[in-house]
Amino acid sequence: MVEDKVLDLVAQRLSSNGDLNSAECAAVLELPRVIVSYDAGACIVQEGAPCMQAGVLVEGIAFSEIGWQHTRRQIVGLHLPGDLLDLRGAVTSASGETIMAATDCTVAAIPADALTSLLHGKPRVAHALFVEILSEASIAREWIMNVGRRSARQRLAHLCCELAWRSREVGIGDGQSFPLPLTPEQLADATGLTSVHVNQTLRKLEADGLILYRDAAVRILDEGALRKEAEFDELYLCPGATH
Amino acid sequence: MVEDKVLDLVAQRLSSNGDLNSAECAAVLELPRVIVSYDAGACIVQEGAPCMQAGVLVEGIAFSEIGWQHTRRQIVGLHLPGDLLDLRGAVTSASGETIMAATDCTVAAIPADALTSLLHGKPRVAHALFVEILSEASIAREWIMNVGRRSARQRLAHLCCELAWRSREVGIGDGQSFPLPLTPEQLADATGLTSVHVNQTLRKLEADGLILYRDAAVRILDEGALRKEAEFDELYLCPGATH
DNA sequence: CGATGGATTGAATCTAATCAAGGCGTGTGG
DNA sequence: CCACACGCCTTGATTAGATTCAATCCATCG
Repeated sequence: MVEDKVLDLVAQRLSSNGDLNSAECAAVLELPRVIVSYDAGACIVQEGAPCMQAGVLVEGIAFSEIGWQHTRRQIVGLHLPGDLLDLRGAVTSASGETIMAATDCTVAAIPADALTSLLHGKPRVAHALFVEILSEASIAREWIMNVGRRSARQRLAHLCCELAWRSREVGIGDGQSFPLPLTPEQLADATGLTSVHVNQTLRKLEADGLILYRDAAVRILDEGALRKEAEFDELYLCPGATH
Repeated sequence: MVEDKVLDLVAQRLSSNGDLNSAECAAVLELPRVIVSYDAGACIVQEGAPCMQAGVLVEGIAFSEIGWQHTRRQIVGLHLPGDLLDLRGAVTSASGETIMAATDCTVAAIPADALTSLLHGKPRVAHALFVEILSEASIAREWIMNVGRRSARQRLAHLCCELAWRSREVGIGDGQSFPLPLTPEQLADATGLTSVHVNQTLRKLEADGLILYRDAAVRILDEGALRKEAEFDELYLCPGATH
């Protein structure tokens, strides 16, 4: 990844959130940052740890989890390239979630004060960032719905639909396939199930010809049927859209 | 409620989020607004509807829900006095959740453009608002954990702990009691259970001497035991705190 | 006073968790 | 280079918790 390009995806995202002009885009692209690489399985942010920076996921896939004394954990979000990591850490000086690298990741770390002065100097960038956070919150609400009111089969189907959509948005995969580099246990922690049941359910989704799950990637075979099963409606992923 | 006092709680909240000076507080207090009353059961905000304003809950208790074609719904958040309602609606012109009044409510509606110009003119207020949204997001993540990884008993215990804490924060109830004006069915929709099971579980919590649930209010009898059962840790409710 | 709808309680069913065993891949050491 | 051990994925069988079904109670309202 060329050094100059690392913030392209965020700038693009914020720009589509808030319709930024070129000066505002430039301000985002010129944010000071430090590029950091993480191996798959590494911890990018530790829950509760003091923190003076925000991160931008440049390459790779990561996830956020919260836990209860290492005995139980819940994955509360997945991050694709272009996503902001741990804004809470930058804004409140302490992160509220642990962020782990699911694959090898490269992250652009942005000092909190640089972010703060950008927000103070460029209110429309702040507005775009608002939209970004609200978008994440919207996804979180849909996840509550997912684990609270859907069957195992629907939960996994919905997760597939969401990731297919988001992957397309950032240009990952070929449209019908997307990477899903999570172990069965991590999928279980994301959907509120057990790894055993995740396995059995994915097998059934395969047997029914809806998806193909191989080599840490999913190929969607019958998107219409999958969306219908999952009760998937992408509106929650498009906060900027005026419907 | 005296007209001048309606925004006191928000100003106080934002001030504690971002340490605002008196000019910034005043700017919040002087926001233009229209006071609107809603009967219990009324719809304050409709999911997907166009929307050009934010709301501040002044009195009463409300909740947010998302649904799937009226066949299934999930309550994704509870709102107490001082909470902001539907910021997403104000920022993106379309709300992503339905907000219903659980009791009679009075809401201060604030025009989106007034909010926007406040944010542009007073960056530290914008910062405080960031913290507020991130706090809501933190609660949402904890709710994912609740419905995804805890037993029925724990879910209800955790909800009680959260509401007891938040009620104290805004000066509702007497410290050990707080209003819980939700029907069994609504409690079920908030915890990802059925009304039948909610009833049976609440009875057991009562039989075990942890809580007393009468007349749309909960009295906590053994807070230590309840917190332990619920795995409750209030840190997620205190985003501003530096731990 | 009877009718209606939600709350409550108990019993049966089912989904998902837990328990248990086997397979596969990886990495290590002989 | 092969053998073995280890851990995790995978699959099947049993158990437990939550749902669904069904009946009754209670409050509200006409």
